[in-house]
Amino acid sequence: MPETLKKAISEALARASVYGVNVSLEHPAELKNGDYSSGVALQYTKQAGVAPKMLAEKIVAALGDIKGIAKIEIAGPGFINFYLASAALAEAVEEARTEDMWGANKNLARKKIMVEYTDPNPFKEFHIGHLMSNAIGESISRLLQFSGAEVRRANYQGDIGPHVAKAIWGVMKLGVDPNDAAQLGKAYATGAQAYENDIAAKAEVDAINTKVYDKSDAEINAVYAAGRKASLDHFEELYKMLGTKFDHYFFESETAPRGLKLVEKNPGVFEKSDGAIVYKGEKKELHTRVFVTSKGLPTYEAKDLGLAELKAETWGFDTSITVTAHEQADYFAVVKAAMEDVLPDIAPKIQHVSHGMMRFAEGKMSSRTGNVITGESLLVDLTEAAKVRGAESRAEDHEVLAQQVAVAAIKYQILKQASGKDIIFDRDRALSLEGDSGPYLQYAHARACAVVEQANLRGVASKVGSNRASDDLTRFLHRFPEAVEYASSHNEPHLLTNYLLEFASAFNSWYAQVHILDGTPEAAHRVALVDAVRKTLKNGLWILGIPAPERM
RNA sequence: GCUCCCGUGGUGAAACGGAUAUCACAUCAGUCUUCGGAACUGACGUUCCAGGUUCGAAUCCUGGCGGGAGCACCA
Repeated sequence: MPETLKKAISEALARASVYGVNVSLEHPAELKNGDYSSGVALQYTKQAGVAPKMLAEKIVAALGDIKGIAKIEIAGPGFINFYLASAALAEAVEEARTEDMWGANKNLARKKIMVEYTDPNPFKEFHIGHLMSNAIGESISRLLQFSGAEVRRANYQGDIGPHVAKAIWGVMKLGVDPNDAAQLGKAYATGAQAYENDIAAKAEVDAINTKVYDKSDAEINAVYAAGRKASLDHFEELYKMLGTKFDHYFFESETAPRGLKLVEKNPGVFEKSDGAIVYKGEKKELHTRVFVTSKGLPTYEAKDLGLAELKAETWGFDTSITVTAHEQADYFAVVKAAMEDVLPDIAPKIQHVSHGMMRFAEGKMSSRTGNVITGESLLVDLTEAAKVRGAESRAEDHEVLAQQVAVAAIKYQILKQASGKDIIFDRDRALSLEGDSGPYLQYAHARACAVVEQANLRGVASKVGSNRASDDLTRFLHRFPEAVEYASSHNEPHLLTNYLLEFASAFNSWYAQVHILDGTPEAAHRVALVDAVRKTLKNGLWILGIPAPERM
């Protein structure tokens, strides 16, 4: 429909002697202003040489009748508003009910896209930044899939480097069990603190770091292997809870030697400086960064070059998107500049999506147990809160439901705002299960499921009434595929989140006003609409990576 | 100091240069629940400042003010 309208408007403008226009067409913010609206009469008033309203009238006269459009109106300063015919809206309801991929498009058909996200570090806590990267990366992956792309999910984990040495030092000092993931975080904290305050400890940690790279010490190798496995196994449980399944795992222990080689092979690109090997970003209006330390070890920068090469060898992608925190944006620009010189074939395919940081409202930095909030403690706290709330629910398994609600609550907080902005984390707000929240969307979905189930039990037929489908809820539903397309083209899940909240709200309002199963012939049409709402919420929640339980 | 990002009701956010700036939380006032109240209805209340571009600016440009991030061997 949007393309048909644009073409018709463009032809109508040509009759008013305005050529080669880029026709703007949008959904008006308010439904009373139509299903589609165009501001061309305002934009091209100069070229046409007539006042906006006059031009709008000329255009409307030239448009004539358009199939599927019931009414065309000129409103405000000269907007042309289009109202869809009931039959056209009924088609959307029918499609929503019958198509599994309702809302999908083919804009990225045959494109291969790798999305790298989450990226936690073994031996360290799974913190809130990882939760953010996971929520955003997973949702972007699903948006791309709904646009027809072939997507592979990648996770890049720092299993080598100074943080690992600090944790190993801590394990050996405290004598804790490296097989216990919960102990490793403590060991890391101990090591990191000693590294700052104790010169002897710093030297020991540095020595361990070198030995982890060259694998020369049997005891260190053993602690390393045990800790690495314990961490990774533990992360796997979290991914499962969050609904992510990775296709590829990359490790810094693999990318380090590759990165080192790439730097050594390109002496013309990099320079020696104070014993280190650096890339002078200034030649591309960036800054200088160290790629290989004076001890001969590759930094994160060199490893990222190795990662790009390894990814490209693993799968021939068209685009590789990395989701990381905003604080790494400048860093990433330098790495990409170096990559253009070292790996010119791969560099143009590498994209970076940066998200804001999680910041804390004052005095609310502690979890229920009094420790610093991690991604994991947040999930645990929210699950507890949801258990209290869901104790009387209709769900078959309260434990599972509590976890699904918790995941919805936290992911929603992250995905409801533009990803470039910081999130002010307020624990009370995140714990809230009402209003502008993930559970609100889940509830609307569960409610729609219940109505459809009731209709089946009572033997009420479900049939789309093509002549009475012009209510606001149906018109909102009709916008779903375009909301998906819009969010996908911007790599911005929050654009879809906003749509879903408004849509769920419209459904709840409608539900409060209308008696659906009232025994009249109208009921069949209403059941069909509820079924379409159910599917829209289900698909929308899936794209956000939020579970959609049928009962709660 | 230099570079980048951001300033929208009391709070957290939305608005692809367009219509009366939208939504939620909080506050206040209601619905008393036959199909699910994790819900619904109403009230209150907002674009940092000064210029500029435009028929039209929260949005684009310039200059302030305020906040955040980055800037050499960490990731």
